[in-house]
Amino acid sequence: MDNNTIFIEKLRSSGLRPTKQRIKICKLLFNRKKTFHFTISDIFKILKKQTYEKISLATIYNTVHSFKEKGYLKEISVDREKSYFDTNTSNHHHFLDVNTNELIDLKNEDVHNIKIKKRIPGKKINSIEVLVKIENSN
Amino acid sequence: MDNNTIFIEKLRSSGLRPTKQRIKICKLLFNRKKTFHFTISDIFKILKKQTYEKISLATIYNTVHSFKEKGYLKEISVDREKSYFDTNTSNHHHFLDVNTNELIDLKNEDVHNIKIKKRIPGKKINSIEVLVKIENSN
DNA sequence: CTAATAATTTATAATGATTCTAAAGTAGTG
DNA sequence: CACTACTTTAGAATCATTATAAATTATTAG
Ligand SMILES: [Mn+2]
Ligand SMILES: [Mn+2]
Ligand SMILES: [Zn+2]
Ligand SMILES: [Zn+2]
Repeated sequence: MDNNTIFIEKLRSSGLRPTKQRIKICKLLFNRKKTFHFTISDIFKILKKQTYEKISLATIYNTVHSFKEKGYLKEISVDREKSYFDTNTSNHHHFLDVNTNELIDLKNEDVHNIKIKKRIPGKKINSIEVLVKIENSN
Repeated sequence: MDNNTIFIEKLRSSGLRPTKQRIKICKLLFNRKKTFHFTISDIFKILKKQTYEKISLATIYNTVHSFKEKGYLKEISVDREKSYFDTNTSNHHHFLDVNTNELIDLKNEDVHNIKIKKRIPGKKINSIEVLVKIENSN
């Protein structure tokens, strides 16, 4: 209820009309304490279960992409066959569980002291991303 | 000439028949001093220029994938829309030049001391990959 | 060497994720 | 309410990759 107002404001202030589809997607993505890592198909499936009214796949693509453009989501490339989006838009690192294909955030404090010694002339460093692949340990 | 013999041996010892297509692709990929980072479409274009006899796209897919399975190539996921392969199959890090989309190897010495403090119970670390995005610095 | 067999290559079709299209619906404005 | 611009939608188009199945080639046995 009150959340809706916040999302409506957020959308309006980004130049996006607060449609019911966008608000529903906002709730799904941003009403969370923890970072949410998801694929388009995750969202589609979740929304299909909460049947009220179906949101078309095209709208989910459109919405997720416009949220990304507005800076509310970040796209993560860890696997060719899955495009992940991330509600944590800061520069941060990840565990990737290769058994479950799940992404887990690493806080910056969790990753010690990355120093890149090499430099390429005429180029500057834009970002540093660490991906730690993990698997069942038994 | 002599290289051919080496590739023929390598292929045979992996249970792959040394066809002329595979040998030609071996030469293109592995007759190099430096690591080669490439896409399927790079290979297809290069081979098309060296016209002798055309190699079909399906064969390039088949060959690159079997070389990957045999451990002669590694696939790198840095960008959804491009699948890179890497002739350096060791665990190593990369610069990604966002202006040219080029991958550049970082030696392990080039990346200082990565320590991951967090652990996930029941999981062990499989690999750690650092991707350093760089761009023109003017 | 030749014939038989199994692997490989190839053109082409199928697939599937994403993007495009254009018509119908909706939100904002006055 | 009436107008306009934006949005949603179903379905089509696209494009990289994978599958298919017929023709070719490499290997093996004789
Ligand atoms: Mn994969
Ligand atoms: Mn990209
Ligand atoms: Zn994250
Ligand atoms: Zn490399």
